[in-house]
Amino acid sequence: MPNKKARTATVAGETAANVRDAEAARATLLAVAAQEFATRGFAGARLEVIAAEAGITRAMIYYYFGGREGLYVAVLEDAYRAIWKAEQALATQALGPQEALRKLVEFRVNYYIDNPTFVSLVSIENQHKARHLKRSRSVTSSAAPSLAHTASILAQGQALGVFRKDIDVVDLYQVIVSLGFFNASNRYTFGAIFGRNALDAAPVRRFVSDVVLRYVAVTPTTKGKKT
Amino acid sequence: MPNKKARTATVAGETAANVRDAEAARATLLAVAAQEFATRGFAGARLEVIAAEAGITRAMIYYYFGGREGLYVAVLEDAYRAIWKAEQALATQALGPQEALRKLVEFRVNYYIDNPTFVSLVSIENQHKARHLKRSRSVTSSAAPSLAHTASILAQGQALGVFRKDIDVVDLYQVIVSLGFFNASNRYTFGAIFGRNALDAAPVRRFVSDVVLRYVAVTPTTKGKKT
DNA sequence: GTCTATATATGGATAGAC
DNA sequence: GTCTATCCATATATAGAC
Repeated sequence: MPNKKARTATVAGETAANVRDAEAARATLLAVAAQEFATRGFAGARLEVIAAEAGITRAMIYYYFGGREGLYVAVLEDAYRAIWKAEQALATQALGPQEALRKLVEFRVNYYIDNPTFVSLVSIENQHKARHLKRSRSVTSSAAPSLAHTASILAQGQALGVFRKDIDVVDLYQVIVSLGFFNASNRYTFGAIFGRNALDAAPVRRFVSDVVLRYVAVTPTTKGKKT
Repeated sequence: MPNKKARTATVAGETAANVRDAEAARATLLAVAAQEFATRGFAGARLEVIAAEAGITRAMIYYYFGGREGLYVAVLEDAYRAIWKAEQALATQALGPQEALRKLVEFRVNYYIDNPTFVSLVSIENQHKARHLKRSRSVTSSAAPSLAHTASILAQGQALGVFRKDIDVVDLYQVIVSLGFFNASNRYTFGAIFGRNALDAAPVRRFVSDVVLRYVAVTPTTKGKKT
């Protein structure tokens, strides 16, 4: 797949180096495509540009992914895989429920700020009513561990009597994602209107954690207080 | 401006009917354009389609708005004007701070659900880093009353001792908008992954109000409890 | 498997008639 | 002020050479 190496390797005959090359080339193509789709949208992305920056020709995109749509779906799947994989690293830490929840919130706030391409791809996919995402078994089936992570923190806090019992885990998940995602996704319009810099992460982490911890707390936490 | 009425009226000679016609035609064009831009994006919108649905020709868009960009900016300005105007209707009600805040939250949750065109336009504008919005004095200068509304509720609650003193009004504003906006803007991907229907507004209004009221409360409110 | 070349389509912007 | 007609640029998708 990469530049001009005339190989005749069949699937059965692939060497380790071949596989590495093919995977690296695929990764490069996906990274370039993610960037281009995120910047110009699904229809606006130029296959020409993607191919050129990945060091291949347009025809290869058709050959490997069948065209624009196949490439775009692969990019989306990759993007979700990445955030969930990053989140799973948090799950191994042994912390009390409040601290675990705070870490989770901070992870989300940071991830969206640090990965504008992911944020744009998700926004774009919503403009297409998640038409492509719905067709991807890979994405819709692999969200479970992410939700389970939040659920386990919630359950732990409830068992210890520090979190309310009447919290729905999907509500909580939505609250965390909403606050984190919006801060990054709408930073330009919100910033233009209210003169805020969403990339200044520390104050955002602070008030978002505050909101979430107070939402679940049985009694008001004093952790988030500024005074 | 509307269909095939050969008029020779100058600006000075405009009759009331002329003005009404011109305004109605402009409103039609803006409504059609808003829909098309929201659906297909800034670059993806076809001027051809907009013109046809508004009952005019492409050339007229150039004549009146100078082209795609001028039309798009007018659409954006109109969209913000509309939400702020709708919000101002709330400001006249005489309520206690908790009830006023709840009404404000519910208004926002409902508005984003009921106005998907607005939500899409804002999302699209963020994908363009608010390039057009920044140039529009009309929008950036008219946000003040909206923020003032939230500020006055906050101040009232603080004066009565029911809201915390250490709440930043822009933080509060951002929390409300984040929760409401995301619910509508990301309903497709979130719904596809977690099987939620964001358009079922009642439960969303409930937990979002709960989150916001607990955020500002000096003591935990029991209003939001389900048990 | 990868490239070059091309057939084909689309739509933006504007000139000019009325 | 409004329409018709046209020029022109851009990109997709694929056929065919190597």
